[in-house]
Amino acid sequence: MTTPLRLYDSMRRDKVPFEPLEPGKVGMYVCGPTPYAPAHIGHAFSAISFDTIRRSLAFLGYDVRYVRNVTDVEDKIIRRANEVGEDSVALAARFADDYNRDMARFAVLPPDVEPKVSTHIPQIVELIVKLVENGSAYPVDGDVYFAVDKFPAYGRLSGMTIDELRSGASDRELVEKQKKNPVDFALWKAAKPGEPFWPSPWGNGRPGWHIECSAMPVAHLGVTFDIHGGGKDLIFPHHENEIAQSQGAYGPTTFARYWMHNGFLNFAGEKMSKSLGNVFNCDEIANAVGGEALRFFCVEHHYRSPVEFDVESVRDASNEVVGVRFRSLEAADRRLEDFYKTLAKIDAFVVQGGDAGEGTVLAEAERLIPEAREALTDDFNAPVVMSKLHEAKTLANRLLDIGKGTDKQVRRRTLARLGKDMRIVGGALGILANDPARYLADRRDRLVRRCAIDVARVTQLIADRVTARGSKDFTRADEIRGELTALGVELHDTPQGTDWSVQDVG
RNA sequence: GGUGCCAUCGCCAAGUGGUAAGGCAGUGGUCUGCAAAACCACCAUCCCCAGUUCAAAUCUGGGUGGCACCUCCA
Repeated sequence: MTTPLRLYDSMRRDKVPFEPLEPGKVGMYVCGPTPYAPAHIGHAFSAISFDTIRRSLAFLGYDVRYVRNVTDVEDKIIRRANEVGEDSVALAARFADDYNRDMARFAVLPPDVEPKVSTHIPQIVELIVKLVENGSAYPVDGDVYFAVDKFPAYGRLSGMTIDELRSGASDRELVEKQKKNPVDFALWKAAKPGEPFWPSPWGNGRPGWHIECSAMPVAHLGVTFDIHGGGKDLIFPHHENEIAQSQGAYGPTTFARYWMHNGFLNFAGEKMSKSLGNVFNCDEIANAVGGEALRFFCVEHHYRSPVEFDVESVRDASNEVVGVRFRSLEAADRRLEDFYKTLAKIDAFVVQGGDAGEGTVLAEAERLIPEAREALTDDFNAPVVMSKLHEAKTLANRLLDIGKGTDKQVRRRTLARLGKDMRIVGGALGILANDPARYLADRRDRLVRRCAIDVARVTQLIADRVTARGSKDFTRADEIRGELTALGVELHDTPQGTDWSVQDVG
């Protein structure tokens, strides 16, 4: 049982009904990393976008086969490998492992298949042979180029004509003389000294960029498959070329049936660039605010929207940049904390009350899952799902606060239901899967570190205050609270005792 | 220069023809020894101009202001 859905298809430039090749099943290919350096936030943003789509499809009842490639044969990798004297495929494998480890911190699920270029050379060569044989491609001195003129539909995805592209290309004098047409692109590159190579009918060489993403989906999903995804920046030339290569070989109705592209992450103020020294690695972000905060931030936005990302440089007295603050992620983490606080309270309440048995729950609590389903069927509208989660959280807190007027068992069942359903819906977005106590403890540890809180001193002051309050010495108690406030610590008196948190006001 | 996208409350952000989701912040209140948390209440007519329509944030034209791609940058 799957729920019908509509999604925005970049090719048709409109939301269209999604009809998978096989009912109930989705074959999905997403362009993965070209690993030659640690993954940065942009990589994470893309991976999270499509992981959310994948999870949402599963939530809607689809059986998803998710293929995300690793492009491990590529110019930048080879250059980097030569710089450090390492085998390029090995270097890529190392960074690909790092990438997957980083993505796991953002709750990105491992793909079902993670094909690499280096292990798909025969399939790539086979595809190029087919293109040469049918006249779509031509070899020149050990290189092989795709003849764009032979593919009239070229430019359809990016909305450009071959002529427009040709003028753009010659303007910048990127004409490589052996090409018949400046917009033609390489399928196979003859081996150069210091580069990895594989044998081929055209001599030793290696695949060009693009061809792997035509060969590998076919190998793992078939000649025609449902969804192809990637960042907006990949529309041209990467995806345009993939279409030309694949349909040039297999025919006009083959390859991806739906094209999905996620919006880009933009940096307010300074752009992310290596020269400015402000590339933000996944590792750095996950350590600073926790991986789930970034995930939460991502799903608060629609996957197709461009997102502004605030990064604030921290400067010392001499105006030297000594660090960065991810304000928007810190704020997202605060919102996320509210969910875990509520979940913690629900869990405690449910455990304490025992099994409330089967029976009715408040109607309001039954809405969350259907509403989430409805939102996700409309082009994966995660922000609307988030609004429903907020409403569920408020309902739960209301029930926790005032139980009066509600049947005791119904109240308990409703809260249990909310705790369960919030996690199910959160699962569709890749959030709320952690143990609340664990999350809350981790978060406090992060803040303690960021604000350099002396925990031993805090504990001592709180103990002193407990004593003061015990003897109704409220003046002294408030005095101590004043001291703690000055340290950046906030107190929470509860029937179970006094807890504390770090004042997180930016 | 070419192509495409966007402009919604102080901030973030949904909403593609039927009369503005949600969050943060703010204000008032409940609770509390006082607080904090939580809860309750309040809090926008959608960049500008012109048009289409019974009806537009949503469609068309123009303007202004942002952004992206055309450079193997996710």
